[in-house]
Amino acid sequence: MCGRYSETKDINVLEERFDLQIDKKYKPNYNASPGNVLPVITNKDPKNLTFMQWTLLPHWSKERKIKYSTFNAKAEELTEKPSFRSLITTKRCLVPASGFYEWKDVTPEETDMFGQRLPNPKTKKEKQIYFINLKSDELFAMAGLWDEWIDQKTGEIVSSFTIITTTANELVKPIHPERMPVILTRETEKLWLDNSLSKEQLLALLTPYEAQEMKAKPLPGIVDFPNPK
DNA sequence: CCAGACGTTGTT
DNA sequence: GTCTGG
DNA sequence: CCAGACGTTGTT
DNA sequence: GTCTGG
Repeated sequence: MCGRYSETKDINVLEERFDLQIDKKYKPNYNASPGNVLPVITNKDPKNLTFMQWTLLPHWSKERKIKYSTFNAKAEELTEKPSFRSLITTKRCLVPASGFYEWKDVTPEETDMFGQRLPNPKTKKEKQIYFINLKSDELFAMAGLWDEWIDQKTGEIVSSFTIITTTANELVKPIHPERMPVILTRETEKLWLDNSLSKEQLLALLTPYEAQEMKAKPLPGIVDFPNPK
């Protein structure tokens, strides 16, 4: 899945990579989390960064808060889910990232008084965090959907987005066996924002990224990933 | 008809 | 255990 | 995704 | 908003 990512490149690198004019203040973020307001590039305004809350709030929601998990959307089920199905044709976005994080469950070694490894360790589960990105260390775009919710009392508009997931590729599987974010290539990211494509053409873009173009690195902790200068 | 759900991941 | 906030 | 909270009454 | 279950 994708529940934490980073965007640690300088504003100039981001502008050049995605051909943007950035007027709003933008800060690199090594710890982008669900609920945060983060920059995306929408099909509606592809030359600018748009800041939205990560966790999709459907336009028909009665409450300002959603009670179930919508920070990811399964690519295979997009067209069926009430929260997402209307968005594929009208509200797509790119989520710029320098990498994403996955936590691998680690069963700690436990030995008995003779130094023999116990088959069923009773110690608590531990997790090892990994930073996953492109071998080139370049920025990339994850595929997303967005929506707008209007507060009926105040008229305030809350914009939000979700990151689409697909099956884990060979690089991610050992860390996190099931899911990973959809990462687009420089070619398919243009198509994802293209309003002339059919729904079928768009859905065909949502495939796992080439594993050989990616790398993973264990980190001592999420805050230990170096910030840009 | 109305009421209620609407989601993802990984698991004991 | 389960929900909320970030 | 993880980390942290998870409660009440009456008051210094 | 729109579908499902009762």
